[in-house]
Amino acid sequence: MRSEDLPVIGQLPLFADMDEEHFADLMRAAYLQTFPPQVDLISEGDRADFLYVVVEGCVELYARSNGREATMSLVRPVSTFILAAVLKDVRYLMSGRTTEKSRILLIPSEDIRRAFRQDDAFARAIVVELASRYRAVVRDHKNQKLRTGVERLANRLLVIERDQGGKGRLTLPYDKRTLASLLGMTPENLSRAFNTLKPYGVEVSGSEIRLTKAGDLRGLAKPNELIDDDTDGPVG
Amino acid sequence: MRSEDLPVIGQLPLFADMDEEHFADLMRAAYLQTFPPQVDLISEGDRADFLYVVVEGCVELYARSNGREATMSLVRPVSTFILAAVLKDVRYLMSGRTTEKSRILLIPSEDIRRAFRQDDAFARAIVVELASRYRAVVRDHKNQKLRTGVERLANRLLVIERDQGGKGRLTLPYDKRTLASLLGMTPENLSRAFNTLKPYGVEVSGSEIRLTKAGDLRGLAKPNELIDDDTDGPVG
DNA sequence: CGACGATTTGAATAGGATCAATGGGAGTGG
DNA sequence: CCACTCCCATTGATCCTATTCAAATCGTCG
Repeated sequence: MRSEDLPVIGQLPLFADMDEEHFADLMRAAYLQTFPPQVDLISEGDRADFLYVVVEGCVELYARSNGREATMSLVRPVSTFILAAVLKDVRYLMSGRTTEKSRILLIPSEDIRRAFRQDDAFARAIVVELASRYRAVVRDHKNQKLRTGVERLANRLLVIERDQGGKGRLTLPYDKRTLASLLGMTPENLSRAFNTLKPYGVEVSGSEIRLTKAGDLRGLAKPNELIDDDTDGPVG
Repeated sequence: MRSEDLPVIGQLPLFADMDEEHFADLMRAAYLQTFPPQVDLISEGDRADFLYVVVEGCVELYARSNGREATMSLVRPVSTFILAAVLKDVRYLMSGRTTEKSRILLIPSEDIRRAFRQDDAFARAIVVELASRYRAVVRDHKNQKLRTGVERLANRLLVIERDQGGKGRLTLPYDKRTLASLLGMTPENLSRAFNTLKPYGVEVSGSEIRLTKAGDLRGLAKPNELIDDDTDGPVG
């Protein structure tokens, strides 16, 4: 673990209030590694040996059953994954792989659990992190069950555009294959969804997209802050 | 709050290790109420005023967007719901209503948050509860995305049969309308799914069901402990 | 240039949803 | 005890969304 990364990690809400000694213990036991794209990090059914933190890059969580496979979510910096399995000391429910070159922090689960027992501030920070993950999954679930593929794409485009400055154009932060699985559809379907959105002013060239009729698009998308807004800010 | 209920509540894992004084404070502020079926308890978007505990009966969590509505999960005794929103002091992401006559404990969220700050054992118990809820949602999500409606029904029947003693017969613990939404399908579709399962030895009469070819049914269902098994028991 | 992977397009199919209508069982009132 | 009613469950027909399989196209990189 390179020492220059320590401050970044230590500022994460999950660790920020920890006793320094306990944090140092955790970091001594941890590994920070860089992985190429498409590397399998964990596999569902394995026991939870490590807690993972995505420091840079992107990890896709997915699951299999029968012959089928489904993307569950994409994890972007800075965020943990499979925290629940680590705390309960049970098997992973999901598999995870990098979608791009990524820097990942691995912390042995036994150390996490010890810190959880010893450090009250850490235990409380874990609650906040878990609650956030939980709500993110619920949002995903709502997005998936209450919207069609076209609507999911429209809303996603609006969110990305807003994040990139609201200038009516945006650059997709992942390839279309990954975007498709994030949206819970096949690449073919994504392609068709883009065509469907053309009359709503969505102009695609590669990963550059312009939204020339944001109003129309918003009319179709019907954004909903209880699905799209990740902020969980104070009640307004 | 009737005193005879106190011991039951106090034995819940969530409260069992709390300081007695803190627990007493919580219970003084709480209400235990009985609701008829189909009563709306919470509505998505409302701020989280109470933590709810289903003591008896059943609560359906659902969500709306556009004109659509989707059941997110059914909560059965004894379990909390919307704990994450209460802890983060943000708006509910889901609405909830009773599906049958139910006894529900309501605890003001501010009291929950105070106990969370003051009582370390409670804070840790909350982590376990949250982690369990989280994994339950992930399981639901997998069930939904990796299986067809017929497969979901087949697996559910096998689980219920096992819970009721594995004697090749079972009694549905809810009406078919509720079962349908639990399985993420319409009542019409559930009806057809039962027909599809007839060749696999599923004999339905009302809410009494016999499984005469459990092997065949299991072959179709392909049960998966990472989806169907709620135990989260020790690894191994 | 040539090859390879990613994306797009097309055609056929499956899984569900929706709308409409019918059947059936439990409870109510006569 | 029987008719009536209401609600749930079932059945049928049709529509829509999305998946699958196949093939063409595009783009990039060696």
